[in-house]
Amino acid sequence: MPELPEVEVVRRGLAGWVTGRTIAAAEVLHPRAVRRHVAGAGDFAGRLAGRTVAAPRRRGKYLWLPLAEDGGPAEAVLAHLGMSGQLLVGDPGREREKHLRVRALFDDGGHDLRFVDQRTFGHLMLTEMVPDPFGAGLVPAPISHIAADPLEDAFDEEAFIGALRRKRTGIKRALLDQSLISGVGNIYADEALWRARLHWARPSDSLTRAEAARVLEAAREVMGAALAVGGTSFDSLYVNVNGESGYFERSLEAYGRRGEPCRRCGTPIHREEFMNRSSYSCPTCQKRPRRV
DNA sequence: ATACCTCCCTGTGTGC
DNA sequence: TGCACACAGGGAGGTA
Repeated sequence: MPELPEVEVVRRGLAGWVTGRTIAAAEVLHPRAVRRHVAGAGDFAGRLAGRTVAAPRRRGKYLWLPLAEDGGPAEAVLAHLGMSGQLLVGDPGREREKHLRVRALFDDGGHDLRFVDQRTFGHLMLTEMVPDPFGAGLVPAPISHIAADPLEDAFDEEAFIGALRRKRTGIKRALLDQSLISGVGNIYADEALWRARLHWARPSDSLTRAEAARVLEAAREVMGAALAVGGTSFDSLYVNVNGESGYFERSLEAYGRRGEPCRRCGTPIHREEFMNRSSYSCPTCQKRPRRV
């Protein structure tokens, strides 16, 4: 499942293939893939034709391709991969993937760009850019409300720690709240909490400053480590732009390890249901708080 | 306002 | 063998 490291791997992969190239035509094969583009699939495809793509950018789990100025307002193609979205580049003549949703052809006749998405939680849209509330130039309007992610310069560590400790919720819910910190999903939330030795239900307003800083640092470290090896391909639905899996699954300490021994203390890892999904933790290293 | 719940999707794996 | 169902989960949108 693509979270920050996986999306960053895709961004880097795309950069070498699409930057500076001009889209000749775009084709929407499944309208759900552009459901958030309110003007519709025809408008989306039509307005992409003839536009030149600048270097891909990312914030949290969102990726966007800025489009070169065409006299109108600054625009970008915004992408969210959801659970199973893939952005792939390759020979335009190759076979169509079963879950191909959107395809862009370039005017040089070279590699095309495809959006493939089995579970259709991902989406693409063409959107205007607005000034970044965190001062990093322009960002796509629909994501101007999300926080910076912990791997970008615009991330304000002190502001995050303060907001986290003021919030009245559980630490994991806070880590997954994209308006507080972006880019962290279920896998890296569990991994960061394991590293910081904190239980997911720990009230965020009970965290000491040191604990809050510790879980943030853990999130940074684990996402950085995952990025360095191409991300986590837990269920093989995440691949880079060339269709290759990442290698971080073997380094996961908590996520998906139900019943397997904690590599710190040997206690079997617990799986609990939380927010209609799974939370994995070590019952010895990560003590459940008394009040929940 | 904040906190938290439901719903949208489809392929895979498991149990009967 | 085939069917039913649990499971994976980000974020929009709703309720209290």
